[in-house]
Amino acid sequence: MSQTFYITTPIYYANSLPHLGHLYTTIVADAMRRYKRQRGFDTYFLTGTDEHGINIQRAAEKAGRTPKEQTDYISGELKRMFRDFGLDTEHGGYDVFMRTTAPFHYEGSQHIWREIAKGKTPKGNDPIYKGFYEGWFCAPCAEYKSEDEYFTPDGSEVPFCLIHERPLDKVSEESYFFRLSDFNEFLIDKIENTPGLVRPEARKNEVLSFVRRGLQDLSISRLKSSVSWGVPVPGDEEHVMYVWLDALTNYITAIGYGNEERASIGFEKYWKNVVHLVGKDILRFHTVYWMSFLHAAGLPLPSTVYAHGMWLDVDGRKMGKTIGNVIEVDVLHEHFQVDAVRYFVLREMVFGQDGRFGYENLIERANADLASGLGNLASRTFSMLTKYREGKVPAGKIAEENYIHARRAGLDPDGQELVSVVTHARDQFCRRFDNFEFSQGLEALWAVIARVDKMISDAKPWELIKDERQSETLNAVLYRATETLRWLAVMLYPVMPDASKSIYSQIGLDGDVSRLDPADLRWSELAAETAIGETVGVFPRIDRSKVMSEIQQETEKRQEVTEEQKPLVPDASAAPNEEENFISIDDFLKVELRVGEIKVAERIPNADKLLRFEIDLGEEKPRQILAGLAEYYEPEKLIGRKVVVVANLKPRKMRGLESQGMICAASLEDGSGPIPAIATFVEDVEIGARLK
RNA sequence: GGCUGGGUAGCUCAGCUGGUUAGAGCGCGGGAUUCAUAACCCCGAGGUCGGGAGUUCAAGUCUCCCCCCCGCCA
Repeated sequence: MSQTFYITTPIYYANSLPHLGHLYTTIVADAMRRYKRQRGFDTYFLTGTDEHGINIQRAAEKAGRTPKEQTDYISGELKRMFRDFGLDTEHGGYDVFMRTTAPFHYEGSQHIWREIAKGKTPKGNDPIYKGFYEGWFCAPCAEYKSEDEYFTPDGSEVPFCLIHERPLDKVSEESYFFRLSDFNEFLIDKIENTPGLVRPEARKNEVLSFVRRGLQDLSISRLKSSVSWGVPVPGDEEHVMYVWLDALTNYITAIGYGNEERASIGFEKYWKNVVHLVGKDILRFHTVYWMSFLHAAGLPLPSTVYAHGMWLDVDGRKMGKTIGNVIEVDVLHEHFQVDAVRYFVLREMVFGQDGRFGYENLIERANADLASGLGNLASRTFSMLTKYREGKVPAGKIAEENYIHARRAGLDPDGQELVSVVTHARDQFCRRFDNFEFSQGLEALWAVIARVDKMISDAKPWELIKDERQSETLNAVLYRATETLRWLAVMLYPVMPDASKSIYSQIGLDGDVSRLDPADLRWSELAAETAIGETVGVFPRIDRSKVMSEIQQETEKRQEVTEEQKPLVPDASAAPNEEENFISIDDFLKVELRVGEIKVAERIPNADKLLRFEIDLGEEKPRQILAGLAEYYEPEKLIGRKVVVVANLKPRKMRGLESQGMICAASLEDGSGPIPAIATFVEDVEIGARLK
């Protein structure tokens, strides 16, 4: 029986639309799994959505949907993106798109809960116990507030609700706890002594130092009365499981743990060798929590949790809608080949570190490495085969009596040099990929391309063709180039499935590259007399200025659209460049900031994000101001609130209504895009007062 | 403030256990060439390898101190 390989992406939280981060992790997982499948592993590849928890519930409410509708919508959008990029099952991508709202997942999650409850911690205690969860509660909101939802005014012991600006109540509610504090020694021992368990090394150190500082028990349930959207705790219908416990468990319920429906996938089989790919922001959940849960339930740990880096913009800044430097997946899909995007992300980011992503960089790489590199090599090779050898691959061996001619043409007569270069590159490539070093693996292959290009330039086939005695030399050059392309097509399949298949069939071969093991490649297995297929350019050159200006235009259009919907916040990128980051006091005074009181706040029909305000600035009549806050604030709750308004902003129309100013808000980042927090005052302030 | 990981050509980075003139890709300048997707090939940067001290016959490569950047934590 062949070895198994199970790879997972995180299941993406269904409160925000798909973005580059989702795409990236899934591409990496997809490439890895295609590689392993070629290598003969019995593979399984999971991705999906995490659909429970208070944030989903809220996102749904704000969008005027039921939680189920919300999660259907988001998972639908993700699937659409994955289909666009050939990552779905039909294109050889994921085997399961997991959704935590699936009934079998409820069954499996409840099963692991019971299993955990049955056992003992490493220190011999009960892993689950009942206690009290304490949190800050806002009665008007009827919600517990997390740290980013309250502030503590000077001189106050108690935090205040950001929305209502009133003190929060400390409320405790019954909750089940997981005795995480008993697991630190276990975790340290495992993580330290299991090579490759947490990668890369730097992240492993972070986790270890976190665990060494001591762990607190973890609340793993919430009363149904406060969070209803989740998996019920078995045996206690009043409680719902903590979203992370249920979410992490998806990795095993999907392959049949604790449920019948998926049992045939094979939990026993696939759980033996698992790689969890995660963003560095959720590493802790996948190491500290998940490994403890698994151990408590008597289950083995995954083989590897690999935390990759984030994509930054060209200048190394985080991407955010506020700065407007987001790489849009739809733009990528519209303007670039899927294979080019896959190649770029795998080549450009040293896996585990942060990487930089710009459309221009993508174009550069695609043109330099793909069009001028691989594509051109294929093109010139096929063209010569057609012109010089009637479209048939010639035999590659040179008879010894002709060695002299080959040498004269600058070609290594027996070709062993090239064979060893190519073979060595193959070994290197496999070693790198086995080790998640995609970037270096690809580099090794591009050295081969350069090598063959040089062989062609040195031997000059266009001169050899004129000399009868050089017939075999020419044959050898063409054969070697074509044979190298065959190897490259096989090796590059995990990275660029379409281009690989195309090159493979252009050589005239009809095998299934997706099942050819690069380790099995043998030089000269390409048969002479193979008739090449129809020649097509694999990587058309990208017209940089044309594509860039198209993207530019679309981005502007997009921004105009979102500007209406977006909270009106100062644009951090508006500062022209680093040199001129300072403005003078006069510049600042040009901006007229005033205190205003919200008199009217209401939704605008058919606008998802826009709210209409009437704000009293102490002028004769209140101003009408529009702001994209509908997704984050209930209009009713904003009435009476004092806010900061840019009073001398040029009025503009949105949705047919004139906006006569702008409400200032902080732009907070939660990984899914900016979240606004309206600027407010702790002291009592007079309406119309100017801010200086 | 504590702990990681870094600071090498204009840019992005390789440089394993210390050892001849410190490398690659991109960009840029020049040359050559025509099979090829203005492609491919050749030549060109004389870079105090963050700063300082030390160990050594010999140090980007080891030790110590300092400066700066990223990350995790507080």
